[in-house]
Amino acid sequence: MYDSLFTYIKDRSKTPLSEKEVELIKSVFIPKKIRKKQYLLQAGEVCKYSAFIIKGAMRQYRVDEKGLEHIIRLNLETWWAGDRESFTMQVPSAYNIDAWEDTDVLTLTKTDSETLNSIPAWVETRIRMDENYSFASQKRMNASISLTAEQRYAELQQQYPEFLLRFPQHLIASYLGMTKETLSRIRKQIVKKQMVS
Amino acid sequence: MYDSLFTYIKDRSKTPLSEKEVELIKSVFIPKKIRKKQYLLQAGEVCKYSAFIIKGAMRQYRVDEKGLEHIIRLNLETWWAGDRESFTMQVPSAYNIDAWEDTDVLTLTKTDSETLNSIPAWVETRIRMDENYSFASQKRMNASISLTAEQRYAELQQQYPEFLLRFPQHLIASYLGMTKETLSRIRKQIVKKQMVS
DNA sequence: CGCGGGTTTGATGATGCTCAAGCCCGGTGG
DNA sequence: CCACCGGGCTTGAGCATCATCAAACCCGCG
Repeated sequence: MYDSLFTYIKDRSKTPLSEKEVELIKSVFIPKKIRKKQYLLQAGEVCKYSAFIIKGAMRQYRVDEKGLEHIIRLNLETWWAGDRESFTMQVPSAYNIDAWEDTDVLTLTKTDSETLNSIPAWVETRIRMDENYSFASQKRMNASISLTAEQRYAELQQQYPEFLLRFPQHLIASYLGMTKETLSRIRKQIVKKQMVS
Repeated sequence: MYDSLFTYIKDRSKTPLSEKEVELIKSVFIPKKIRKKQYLLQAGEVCKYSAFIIKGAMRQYRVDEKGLEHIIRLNLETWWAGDRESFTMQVPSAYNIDAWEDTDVLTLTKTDSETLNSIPAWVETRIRMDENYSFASQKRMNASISLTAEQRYAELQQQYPEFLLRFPQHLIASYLGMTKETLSRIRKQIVKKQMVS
C-alpha cells in the first residue's frame, strides 16, 4: 500500500527515513478509494486533501460559463492530485478533480502535512516536487504560447506517452487547449505524413 | 541596496534573521547593473545567476526557428529573474533573459545558494516563492487553455497592471500568446465597449 | 439489438495571423 | 530649427487555423 510512496520519497531525498518517521508517515497518509467519476474536489470547496496516487487516473478541470470542461491537469500513478492553492491557502477552489479510472490514493490533510515538516527526507522531497512542477509549468506555458496545435501534440506524445494510453482523445485535446475534432484531424495529418516518409 | 531583499524575506518568513545571517546573505548576493538590452542569460548557456531585481525590468523569452521572440516571463522589482531549470540542474537553457530597462540586481550563484540553506528564514522564503510560482503558473495555464485573447488581456490588466505601464504592447502581446496587431485591435474593441456603457 | 461513449468527417464561420503600409512621437544630428 | 530616423502602434486586406455544429460511424456491453 505505502510502498510506492516510500519509493517516491527515497528517489527524491538524500536523508533516509527512520523507523519513527516511517510510522509517522503511515499514520497521516490515509488510504482511500475513489471510484470512477467520483470527486476528490468540487469547485467552490476548499481542497481538503493532497492525494498521492497509488493506482489509477484523475483529472483536474475547470467548467466555464458555457458548461464546457477545460482540463488543467491529468494525473496518473505516483503523481499528486489536489489544487495546491486551495490546499495550502485553505481558500475555495475554482477547479474540479475527479477520478477517470477507479483510483487508490493516500490522502493527507493540511494540518497533518505540517507535522511532516519535522522529517528531513520529506522536506527534501517537497522541494524536488516543487522544482519539478515549476520546470514542467514553464515548459508547458512555453508550448502553449509559442507552438501550433500540432507541435503541442507532438510534444505531449514525447513527454507523456502514458497519457495517450490512459485518457481518451477528447480529454487530451482539452488538456492541449484544442477541440477533439481538431486533435482528430491532426492525428490524421500525422499518419498521412508517416505514409509518405 | 539590500533593503528590498531583506524586506522581501521578512514578508515571507516567520523566523527573524540573526546578525550573522544578515552578513551571510550580504556576502553571497552580489550587486550588478545590467544595462538595457544586455543579457543576463543567453540560450545555450547554463544559467549562472538567480537575480533579485532591485530596480528595473527584465524579460525572459524564447526565439523560435523563424527568429520570432516569444515572451515567457516579464519581471519587475522584487521579482526573481533566471531560468530555474537551468539554474538548479545546471543544464543549458532554452531561453534568453535580458534587461528591458537599466536594471539593478542582486545575483546569487548556485553554490552560494546552497550555503543559504542553513538560514531558516531563507528556507521559508523559498517555499513561499515556489508556492506562489506554482499558483501563478496554474492560473496562467488555465487562462491560456480556456480563455479568449480578450479575456486573457483583461485578466492581465487586472492581475499585473504594472506590466502595461512598463512594457510596450508588443511584448505584452507576445506574453499573452498573440500578435501585436491582435492586441491593438482588442484594445480598440474595449475602448468602444466602454463608450457604449 | 440497441445504447452510450468515444471518434471521425464535412460544411461553415469566427478568430487570430501575416504582410504591407502609414502614422505618431521623441530623439539626434546637420 | 528642421529633417530624418527608429521604435512602437494602428489599420486594412487576405488568409490560415481552429472552433462550431451536425451527422455518421464504431464498438463494447447489457
